[in-house]
Amino acid sequence: MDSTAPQQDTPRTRIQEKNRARILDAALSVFSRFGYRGARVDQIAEDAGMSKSNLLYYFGSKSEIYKAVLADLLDRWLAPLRTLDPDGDPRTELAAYIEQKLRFSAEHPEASRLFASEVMQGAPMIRDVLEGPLKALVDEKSEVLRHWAERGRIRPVDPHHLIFLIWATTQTYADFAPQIEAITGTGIDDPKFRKEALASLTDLIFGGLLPRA
Amino acid sequence: MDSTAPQQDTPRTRIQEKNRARILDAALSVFSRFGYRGARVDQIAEDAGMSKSNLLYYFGSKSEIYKAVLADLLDRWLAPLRTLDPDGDPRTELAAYIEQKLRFSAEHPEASRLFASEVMQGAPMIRDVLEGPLKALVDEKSEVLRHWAERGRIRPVDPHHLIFLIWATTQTYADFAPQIEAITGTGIDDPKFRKEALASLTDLIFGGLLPRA
DNA sequence: GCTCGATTTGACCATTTGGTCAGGTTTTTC
DNA sequence: GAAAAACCTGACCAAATGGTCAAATCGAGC
Repeated sequence: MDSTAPQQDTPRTRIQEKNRARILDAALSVFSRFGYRGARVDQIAEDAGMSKSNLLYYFGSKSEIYKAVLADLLDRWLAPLRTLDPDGDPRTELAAYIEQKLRFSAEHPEASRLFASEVMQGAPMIRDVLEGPLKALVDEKSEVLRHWAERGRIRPVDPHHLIFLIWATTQTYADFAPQIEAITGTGIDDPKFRKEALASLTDLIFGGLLPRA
Repeated sequence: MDSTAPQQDTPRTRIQEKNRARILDAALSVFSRFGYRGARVDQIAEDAGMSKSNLLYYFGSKSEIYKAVLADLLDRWLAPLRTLDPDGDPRTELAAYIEQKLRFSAEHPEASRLFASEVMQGAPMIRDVLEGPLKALVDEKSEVLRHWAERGRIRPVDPHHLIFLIWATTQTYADFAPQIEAITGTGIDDPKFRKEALASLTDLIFGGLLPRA
């Protein structure tokens, strides 16, 4: 077999498994901080604790690392929406969705930022995923929301904009962390703050701002 | 006087004025797409229609251009919040604020993205602005919101999280434009879509999701 | 139309960057 | 325990990048 590079998606050996994981971790950290173009292969290698040459033995090029990291990412970013159950209670289901998205921001802020960075740069690498699987999933769940609205179980809001609002508000705690920390003195990594954020968010989304008559 | 570089903040001649403006425009475009590290001085120069040497005659270094662009930006990003009037009607005031922020996203998407990019990278250049003037302004306006809540004019929500929600939801239409376009087929630059977004957003923020009893 | 500073250019430079390669070392397999 | 495969390294390279500089050109005021 070609001894110069194990360019497979599935690791074959224990060392491959360990090192590919180390590289992907480091790459997520670096890409999320500097974007694709701003990231340096050297730095990823250093973060991963190996030589650049060795890194390039596992992933043949910078863009290959990037693609691998993004692929990992997309699944996890999308997953929570899949769990929205049409037969469940709207309030329970949506609260769970918000909670999951906020947890993602808290536990994987770097992934959140890398996703944001990729999209902000025009989503050159994941455009097809956005237009394909993501759109399909959103369309499907929009139907659920519309259905709930028809039955009077939620107010008749535009499903797309509701979804965008949930995405934006949950993601902001990861993506704009420095801004939020500058203002509040703490952030989403603080369990207390996270709890308050979740409570405020769900309260606002469900109850709105205006007093109930 | 030093004839090699006009490193002043205020342009002295008409040519300086025109060229500095052209450079800042181009820099905003390039920095917003690639972040600070990913941006290339060559590319800014090309976008501005001049040689790299000439660009560096006006701004001595890459970071100097970046700082100038950011300074321009911050004012405009902050301005809308300043207009929130404690003596006005909460609903009118907040609707106006939301409208202004959404307009900013629609009319200056590149500025929105550059701000996001800077904050996402840890806000290295504007941290002091966030912790100083921005925090002060937010604290001041949070008091207004709290005051309104005490009088029962809005529901008692956490002011910080309310502000974050407005920032996040309005900014998402600029920052995540490719994602939104992939799903809806259109975007915030389309006046019709913008109107719908504004209507949905204000409706959701004021009225919430749950049916009024 | 001359003069002097403002503007512009292109050649040039040191450093950084993504990537290659030949060969050495370790691990696995038989 | 040897052969083969997998793993790792350091030297190296071409291209790109941020920035300098001397000299050429332009343009406003006299």
